[in-house]
Amino acid sequence: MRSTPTILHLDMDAFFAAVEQASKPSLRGKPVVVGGLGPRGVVATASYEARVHGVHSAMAMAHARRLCPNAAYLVPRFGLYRKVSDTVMGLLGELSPLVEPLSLDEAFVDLDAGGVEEPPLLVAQRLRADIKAATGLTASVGLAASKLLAKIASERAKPDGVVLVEPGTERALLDPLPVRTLWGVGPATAEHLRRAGITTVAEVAHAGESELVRLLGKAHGASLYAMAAGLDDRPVVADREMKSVSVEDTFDVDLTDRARVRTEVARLADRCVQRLRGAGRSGRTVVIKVRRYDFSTLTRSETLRAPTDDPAVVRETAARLIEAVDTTGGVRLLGVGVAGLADFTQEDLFAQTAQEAEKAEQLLPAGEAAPEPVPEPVVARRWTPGQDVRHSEFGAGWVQGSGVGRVTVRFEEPGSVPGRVRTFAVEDPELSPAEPLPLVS
DNA sequence: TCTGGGGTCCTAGGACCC
DNA sequence: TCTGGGGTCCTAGGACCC
Repeated sequence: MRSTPTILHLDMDAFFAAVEQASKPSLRGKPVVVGGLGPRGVVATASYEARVHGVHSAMAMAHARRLCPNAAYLVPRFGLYRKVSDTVMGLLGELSPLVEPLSLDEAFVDLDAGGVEEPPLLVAQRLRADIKAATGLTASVGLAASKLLAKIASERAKPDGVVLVEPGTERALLDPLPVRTLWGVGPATAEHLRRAGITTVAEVAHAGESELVRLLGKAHGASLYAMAAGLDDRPVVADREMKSVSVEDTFDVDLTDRARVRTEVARLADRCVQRLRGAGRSGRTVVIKVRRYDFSTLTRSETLRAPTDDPAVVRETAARLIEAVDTTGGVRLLGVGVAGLADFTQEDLFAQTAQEAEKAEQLLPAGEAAPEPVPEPVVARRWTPGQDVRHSEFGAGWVQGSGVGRVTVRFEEPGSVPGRVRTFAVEDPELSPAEPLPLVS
């Protein structure tokens, strides 16, 4: 472990909700909850104003509505979040070539690798100011000599702050923390440890490595002990390779019709391949996932002889796999993934072509064309809460709510004062979907 | 009105090979 | 025809993270 606090962990504050508040002036200072709005939705992010009422990530949306009925409930706009994230990651890239994103709103930076001469605290404060200027959003930063401590520090810095862990103070910081603070300790491991009488980081360190390995297994036990002992020299790794691609859907109502299950699997396979191809990758292992009515979940997989990015191959493999799964009682979720990713090389292409020819002979009567992509169902034009729109007379706004043939729009934009609300017929031709406006002009 | 969606890593057993 | 030992690949499941 290094002797200076040059690992930086950045965490945007309540990211999705903060982006929504930045783009919708009327929501600033108000509770905002972003997540799935269907009957089985969960909270992705709650603004601090909503957290006061007990709303938090991963909570059932229905529960959140009971706790905080007056919040604005919005559907995520990932395209916009990705744009803002790119801006933030770009600023991190100016500090060092070693930037390791963990998600859209979180990243590690190795300041040592950037040759930054200034004190880390100064760097962090300037970074936060730059992020604020470029995006209008606040971020919290942790600085420490290891990834674990830097992440703990940024958590303590929230919201809108910086915490630097002085070298030499690591033990005093770690010792009293609950085991759940440690990376890799979730509900199951915490319960396991609790039964062994271990609830704090100090107790983990005191238990010793062999005891932890006995309790939790080789890899988990050893890494947990190392972290608790303050031994964390994991490097900041930029450009991690993607290892799998998957898509899944939870249905508002459990699927009971076998034919419907088949068409959904085909649709998911197509979506998965689209993403795979978008990333310029191919893969050898096709995986399907089924969550049943009782939440029991299973996966089935098949490894092909060569990597593929052919929609027909993935669709047929997934179809074969789902045939072997009993779905009586109802299906809550279906998923299709491709793992064992490879870059597409010339060699792979030859192997794949041969395999496809073989498959095609097996599965298709001679002369029959390959199947068409499964079409997405035609959905009536529907307005979703939070969606950006433009009205030919009133300009830019966003959908506040919709129902019984009406849609309510608030007309405001990132730089404006809080706007007024107007209601239209759902089919009003003056109203059209629009692209999100930049948060900072 | 319980429990999303996209990932990573680890374990364990069986097949298969030497 | 008393049974070995190790390595790798594949499959399935589970814990965890954001």
